[in-house]
Amino acid sequence: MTLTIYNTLTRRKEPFETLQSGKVRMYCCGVTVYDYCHLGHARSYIAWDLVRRYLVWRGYEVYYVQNFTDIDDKILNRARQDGSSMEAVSERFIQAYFEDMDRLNIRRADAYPRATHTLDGIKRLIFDLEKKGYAYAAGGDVYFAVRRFADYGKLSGRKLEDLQAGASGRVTAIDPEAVKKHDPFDFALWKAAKSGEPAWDSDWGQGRPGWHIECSAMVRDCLGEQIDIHVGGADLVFPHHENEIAQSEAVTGQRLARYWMHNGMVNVGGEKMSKSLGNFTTIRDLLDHSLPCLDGQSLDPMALRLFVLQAQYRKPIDFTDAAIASAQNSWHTLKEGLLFGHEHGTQWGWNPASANGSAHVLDRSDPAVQRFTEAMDDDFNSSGGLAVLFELAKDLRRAGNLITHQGDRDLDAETLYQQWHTLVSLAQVLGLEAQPQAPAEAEVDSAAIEALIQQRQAARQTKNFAESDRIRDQLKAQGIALIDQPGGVTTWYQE
RNA sequence: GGCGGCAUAGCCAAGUGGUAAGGCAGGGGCCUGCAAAGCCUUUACCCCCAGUUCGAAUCUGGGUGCCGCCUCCA
Repeated sequence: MTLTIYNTLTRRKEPFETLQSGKVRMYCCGVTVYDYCHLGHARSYIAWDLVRRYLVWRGYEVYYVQNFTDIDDKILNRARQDGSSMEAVSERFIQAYFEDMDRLNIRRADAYPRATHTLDGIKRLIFDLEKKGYAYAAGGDVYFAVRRFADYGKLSGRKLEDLQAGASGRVTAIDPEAVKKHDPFDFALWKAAKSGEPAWDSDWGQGRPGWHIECSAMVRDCLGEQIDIHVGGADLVFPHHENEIAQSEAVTGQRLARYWMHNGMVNVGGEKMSKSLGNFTTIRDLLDHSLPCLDGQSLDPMALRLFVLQAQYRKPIDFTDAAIASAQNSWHTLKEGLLFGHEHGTQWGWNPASANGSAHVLDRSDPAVQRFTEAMDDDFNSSGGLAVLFELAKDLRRAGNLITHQGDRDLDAETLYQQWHTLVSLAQVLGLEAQPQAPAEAEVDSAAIEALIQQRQAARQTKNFAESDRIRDQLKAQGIALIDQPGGVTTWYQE
């Protein structure tokens, strides 16, 4: 089977071939750290975490780099607002980023370059561009000469003429930079320092880098002149990634990335979630509060992950109460399957810890594994992959329920173990993991419960249902649920 | 105005030529004193029109609607 990836550059799905056999070099455009991450960020980084995990599972050695933009007007504004510094604001939100992403079980990248740590690389790149005639200095700024780069527009499918037509009235607006630019579509590689703002020395005077250049420089520094996969949000295709290609390829003469992948947006009421529209929900706000749509429960981080994974990464997803409630319920179903071995395995002498260990090698010829692989090989179709997980989880849940509710012991342990192991392994590829409940508050007095059940049985026998219901309610209030099994036997379990 | 994408059950969402995965929600049945839980079971001809084909949700053309980008943006 062949892994195929939709390449924004060609607008087609293409078979995946690496530059170096078995190795993948991957770069992800990260966040500008001036605020907490919202669901759009969650969606994006879950998607790329998925790609990375799947590639690793498929046997590739993946080197994954994601940047932090820590030089930016918005960070400066925030710092002014808070009476703080750009460094302090960046540091704070980088920490917050890690906290949020850890909760979503997003694996840490292999490297997190920052603009402030990449100034040498940035200046070297600008210097090289200038030397080759793709950049020009103007009044302390340095601009990229878009018309010099013949391939400009190849990623986003744009032609400069088209841009011109649509941009009339916008580009010609009063813009101090416009005066310095040779062409309205040129963009800044380096910006002259403004008083009171952080600045770095350079051949062009004190200043700071433009936004697009940092990614080109970071890729070059961390991964080399050519990489396999470059990823980011669909809203970065133009101009950010287009400019990145121009900057990098103008210097190297080589294709920057073999595959360009872009994730779809998170929508609210059909509109893109974004800072500027103010319709965003931060990850921590969503996870830390009880939600009316979940009957006052808070959303499980894995349910949020599931919400994202239920749609293919390129499609937009709509953030609604109904979607969140559905995801939470879906997660409970999956979770019951994932915890099957922990809940019921001991009776067969299973070691729950071995489910995702190497002790038991996943059988890749298993039909479930094959269907999963087939779906995921098709441009990371997590939606299709999840269908396989749910089928396994539902089977296991049914078996578990038969054991709990009907005392069924006549089940095929070997088959169940295989299913459970497969489920846990595949779920892990999607980053979905359930932690077994710590058997902490085992403070239930089972003797007392049994005694009450006996009392209730007696009441039922004399048809004193008021009394029997009272006992049932009393136990319910303590979190003890009763199961009246066929045949008059009553069992109980802790909720 | 330019470029790109999407339209499948109540909701979400796979499926890209052979008569529709999966999830959520709902219906029915069994069990029960009633209930809960559980178990069993059930719910679509794929936006519209025309065409290609033995055969199309799936290909082509034309509509309609929605979204993204063209300004910072995951």
